[in-house]
Amino acid sequence: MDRRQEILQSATKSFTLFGYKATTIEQVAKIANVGKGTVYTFFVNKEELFQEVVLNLIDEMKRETDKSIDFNASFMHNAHTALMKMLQFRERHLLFAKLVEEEKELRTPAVKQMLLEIEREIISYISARIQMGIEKDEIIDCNKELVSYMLFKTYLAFIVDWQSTHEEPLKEEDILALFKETIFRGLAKK
Amino acid sequence: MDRRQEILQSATKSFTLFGYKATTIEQVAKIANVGKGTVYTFFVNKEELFQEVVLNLIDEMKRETDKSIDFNASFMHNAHTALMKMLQFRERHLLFAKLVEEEKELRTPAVKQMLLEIEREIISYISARIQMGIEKDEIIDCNKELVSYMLFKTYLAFIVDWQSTHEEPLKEEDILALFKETIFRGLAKK
DNA sequence: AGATGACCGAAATGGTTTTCTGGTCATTTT
DNA sequence: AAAATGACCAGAAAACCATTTCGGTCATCT
Repeated sequence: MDRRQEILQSATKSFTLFGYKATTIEQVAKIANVGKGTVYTFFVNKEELFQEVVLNLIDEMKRETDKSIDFNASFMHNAHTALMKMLQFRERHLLFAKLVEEEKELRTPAVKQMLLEIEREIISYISARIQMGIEKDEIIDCNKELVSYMLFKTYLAFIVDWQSTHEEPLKEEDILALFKETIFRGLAKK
Repeated sequence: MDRRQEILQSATKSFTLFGYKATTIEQVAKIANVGKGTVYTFFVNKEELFQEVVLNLIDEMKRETDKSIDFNASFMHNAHTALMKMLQFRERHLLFAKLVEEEKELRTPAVKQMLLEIEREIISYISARIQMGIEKDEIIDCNKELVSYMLFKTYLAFIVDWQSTHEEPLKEEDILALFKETIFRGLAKK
């Protein structure tokens, strides 16, 4: 495998395991079996390496989600499977969870910025799907900006916040059912 | 006014303005025009003074909300007015916003605990209202625990989080409309 | 020409001293 | 006598400084 890929992979591993700050370039280089300087021939600095790692993950999620969407099926059905997919991603989201935590306690600016980027990215993705639903006349003509924001925040609340007040994490089917019973049901036309 | 009230009022002002940690007992005493020792004849310690301040605010909110509820009107209508009331409380919620912030950056245990208390309190309040709606057969038989949690978190997201990514705060009517279009609409029976 | 690791300065860390503040209580005030 | 007070104390937080760590560079090596 080419060196760039090698480095990217090591970086992903390290960021996921230790977070942004606790990951050192030297560490990444060692895992990738290259010298420290080599990292800098492919990435201008730590921040951009980080960015690339995160962007890669987002892309993967988008691709996966897109793949699970059936453009002939109903909005409801697709929303269901997409959300399900997301939920099953939970472990993969470990990096995100790690970052959220790091941002909360270390206040690393690079992390905060990246987290905002992720938020923007995901919300715009959801927004586009909602737009399609509206155009297909399957859901009511709502403020898609706000609805996306709401879906995103609600999802996060259940995945991340819930644990901090409750012993055991929510079961996927419960989250799914709740979304269907409330927001999705409310959005459905008729 | 009696000294106890005086102190309570100064404390509220100070906590709201500066947060928990940055509020000193001496400061509170000075504003209330009493000696420091006097504070301790009415409240066992800083934490309990804080608790009383917060509990007062919650109580006030509950009373206000209850007052605005018409037990003969529909769930939808009441949910609307209650939410409206909450939104108009926004400035009063300054304390809560301040506390959320403080908890995020200072990790004050007393604050974290109080925040959880507030969450519990509010969610149980919402939960009770939903139960009523279910009993009156006005809304679907949902998981009231989860729905309350969702409503609470969504509300917070719009009131607190939104500002951090967007320039101007959301307009009350937009938030209201969104809740009606989505969650409330979804909950409504048929 | 591309890779490397010793090297540099800025930033983080840890340990020590100083300052601050919650809480007490002997004294004063009413 | 009962209530109020502020000087005082101990422990927590802040400020300070010495030392280490780590992102980034570049002269050297392959």
